[in-house]
Amino acid sequence: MPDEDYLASYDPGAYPPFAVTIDVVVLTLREGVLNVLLVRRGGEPFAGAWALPGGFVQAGAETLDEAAARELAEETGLDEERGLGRVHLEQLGTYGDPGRDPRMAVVSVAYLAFAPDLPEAHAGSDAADARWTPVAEAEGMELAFDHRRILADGLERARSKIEYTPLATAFLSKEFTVGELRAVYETVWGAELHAGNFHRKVLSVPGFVESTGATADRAGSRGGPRARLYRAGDARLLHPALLRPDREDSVR
Amino acid sequence: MPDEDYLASYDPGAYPPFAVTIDVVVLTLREGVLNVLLVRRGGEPFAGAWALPGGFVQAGAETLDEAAARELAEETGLDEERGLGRVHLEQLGTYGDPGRDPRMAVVSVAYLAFAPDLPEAHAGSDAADARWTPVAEAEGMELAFDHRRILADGLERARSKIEYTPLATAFLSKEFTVGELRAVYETVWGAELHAGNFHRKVLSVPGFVESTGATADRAGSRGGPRARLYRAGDARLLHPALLRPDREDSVR
DNA sequence: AGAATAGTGTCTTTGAGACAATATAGT
DNA sequence: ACTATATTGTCTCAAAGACACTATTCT
Repeated sequence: MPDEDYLASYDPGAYPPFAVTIDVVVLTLREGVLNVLLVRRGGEPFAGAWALPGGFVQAGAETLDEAAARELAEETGLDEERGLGRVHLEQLGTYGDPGRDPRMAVVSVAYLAFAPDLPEAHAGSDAADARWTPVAEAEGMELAFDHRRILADGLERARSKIEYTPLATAFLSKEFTVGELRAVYETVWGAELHAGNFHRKVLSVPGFVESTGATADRAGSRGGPRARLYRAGDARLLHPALLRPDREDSVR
Repeated sequence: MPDEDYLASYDPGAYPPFAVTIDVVVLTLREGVLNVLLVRRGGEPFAGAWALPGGFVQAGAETLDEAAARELAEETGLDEERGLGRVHLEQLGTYGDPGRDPRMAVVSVAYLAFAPDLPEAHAGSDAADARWTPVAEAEGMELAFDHRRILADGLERARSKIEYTPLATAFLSKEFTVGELRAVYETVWGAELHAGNFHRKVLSVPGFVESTGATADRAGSRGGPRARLYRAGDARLLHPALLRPDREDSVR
């Protein structure tokens, strides 16, 4: 065994250190369009470029989940009372290719968040600007670091996650109609769903939604009966799942 | 904005550094039992305790995936020619709770590997011993750091992954019978499957397996006809998926 | 009035799972 | 001979998806 290995196993400081950062793919629906939160970088590297919100993990002071929640709160301006508790936040993956940050070795732990419609973003800490960006637009942009790949991974995770979990409800307010829930699926998947079949399916999956007994005050802007209101049920997994239409193509 | 934040955004070195390690949950089937590779730690902390194989990432010199492959090769004694190419390796998650390593702030990127039956393990680099351990036994052991949780997460990922991907074949040699494939599912899920229905299902999923045209030289030790041989097909996802029997319980 | 939507009913096809049957090869 | 296994066949039920229909409420 090489000497360095032997030493390092007793002294991790013998290895060149890493910085550990958090980057968050925050998704929300605004006016029927899926948006991602982007910030404009104030400092080098990539000064002036758009990037995912994030920052350094405070060593020894917080868990990775806590760091992600902190970054999310800083950039969205939310706090515990004002809806942050209803945001879904999960770890997406970790990115550490050498050279991804020109300053030093940096490992970034990416998180994925689903949020209900949030107020306009405001730039926090080291960002020069922050704004909600339609994902179709963001996917075509040049982003800082390897954030383009992280965004792509986050979107694929989101599309897959709502298939077998009830997390599509995390994009909606506490009470919602089946039509609003269907709009979430249609927007995230980019596909039209059959209203009648979707309705029956959602109500048939145990624990997906539960009725509030109430009815919406108004119908949609283009008419129709007033829809019944539901809230998220107690299921953590959808069984049976709600699968994306026809993925035969992407299977090979 | 606090001064430290401002400085750190331009100088990541201003934050206390992390060490970044890799830990690998390597799963294999040995004599019909699911085994995980464990190593006995030579040095502090947790000297003498069993742990997942792993080590420090070499900053600036390798990607995380490369580091994981390197650790895997070191501990299993495999090289590219001898089957390492057939091992499935994927990122599992990242663990960075403060205090998980008493020496300093350490973030561990965990990987999950599916391997065909491998030769006996031999201790590499900083390990005092290495051995394949039945997972039922490993789950009950005290493991170093937070490796018990990482192992649990890896097992759940494995059980879930073979539902919708053809990766169960990664536990088998290049050519296998449907019965051997069924044994993988039964072992990983810990449930008996109906032989007839499983057989038809596997052959009906496009791209899951493809026939070699050949037949096994011998039948099983307890008789029966010689089974046909198959190899892994070109599908990356199983459609429709092969779901675990009855998870109604774990759904809430 | 006209158009769009919520919710329900019906029918067809696919797939999951229970069960049975037959042929084969090991001990 | 006896037993376990491979493979195929049949039947039932659940679920997905196509399509149709009614009632409701908006502009």
